[in-house]
Amino acid sequence: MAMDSVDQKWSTAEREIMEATYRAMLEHGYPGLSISRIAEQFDKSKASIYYHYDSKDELLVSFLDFVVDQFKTNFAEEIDEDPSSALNTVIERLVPLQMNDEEFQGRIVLIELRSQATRNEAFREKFTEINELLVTSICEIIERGIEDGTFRDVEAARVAEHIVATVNGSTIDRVTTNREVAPAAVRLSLSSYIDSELKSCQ
Amino acid sequence: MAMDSVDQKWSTAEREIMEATYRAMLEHGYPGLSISRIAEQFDKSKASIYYHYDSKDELLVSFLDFVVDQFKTNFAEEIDEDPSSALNTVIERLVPLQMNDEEFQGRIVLIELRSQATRNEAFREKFTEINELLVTSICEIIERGIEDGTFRDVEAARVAEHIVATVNGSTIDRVTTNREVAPAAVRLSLSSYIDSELKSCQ
DNA sequence: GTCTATATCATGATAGAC
DNA sequence: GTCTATCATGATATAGAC
Repeated sequence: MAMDSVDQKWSTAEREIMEATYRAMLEHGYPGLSISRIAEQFDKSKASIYYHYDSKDELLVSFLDFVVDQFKTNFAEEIDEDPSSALNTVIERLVPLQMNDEEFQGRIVLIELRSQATRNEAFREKFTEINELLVTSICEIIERGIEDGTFRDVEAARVAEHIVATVNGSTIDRVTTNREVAPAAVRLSLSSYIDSELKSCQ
Repeated sequence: MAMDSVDQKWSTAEREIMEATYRAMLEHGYPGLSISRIAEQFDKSKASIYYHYDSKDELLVSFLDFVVDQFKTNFAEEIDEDPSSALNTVIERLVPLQMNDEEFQGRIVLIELRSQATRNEAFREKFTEINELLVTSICEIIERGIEDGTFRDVEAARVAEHIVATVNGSTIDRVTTNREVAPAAVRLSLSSYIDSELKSCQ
């Protein structure tokens, strides 16, 4: 299951196809994704894609895997020892105050794929995995903070669920509305929530 | 802009098409939505749809309007005078502890449409409108509660943003993952949040 | 307003040469 | 492994009868 590196999970050709798929999806969206449009995004033909993938469905499941792996890799980067700053880092990573184009586009792709999880069980399992990863990671940080006295003795799992829901809701807002102040407001209220919920009630 | 009743906004034929579109979308999803499949869902032909709508795009924008109107009508139902119970009602309405099939399917359709707001400006505006409506409504309740002394003197807009983000994140989770306990956990933590943030710090 | 029939195009997928 | 050429199907959209 766990691999040393992403490079061993996909061959060069497959990775090229995945990256072309990513670009095609950014340009045309999930409903507009077609084999021809993927082929347009790199230097090989439609038919070559079918050498590597039996069907469009199989390709899409692989693509989801590819995108989720990227997300996980990105999320798992060095997290501080100190529970309080670890939590800050995680939140800054999930709801950055400033987002560059690349990050923003990554969110768009994820949301579009996510909406397909409503009818596709393979997709659904992947997003269950993502949310579970987020909740578990945050939960562990909170538990560490409770142990070393940084945080109050709260129900860590419940607080983690809350944070993840808020973070996801904020992301959706940012990507599907023009409400430009909202993310900043949520960042503030999230800090306030963490303060009042986790720090001692002075 | 504001109409007495939904019945005046769409003719009978149009409403039939909208309802057929709704069923087709539930069955095939947004990417699988086609004029033929909409026509399959009622007793008229493909061509008759083109009598009422010039193009598929125009139909889809109308459909979004239709679905969003339903959502708003549903959300705007009688809300209590008392700020505290009004807030409870709103949250129970947005994140029900139990959801029947109809409610669940309504959420699926909204999420699928929402993911299209990432590339379609008309869609984006509609979802901006929805989120603004939710934030404004909740904000007003909180402000009323502050005035009559029910709630602490918090920054109402910020708390409202937080609640809406959390509610939306919880909905996404419910519709796109198999994490069946999560919504209940978020409901609990939302109540806890409202308690600690809005009620006096005893 | 609704029908049947049809034009035109893009899609997923395959065959067979190299 | 990759290509070109091709097939069958289903898409949007229109024409014209009723």
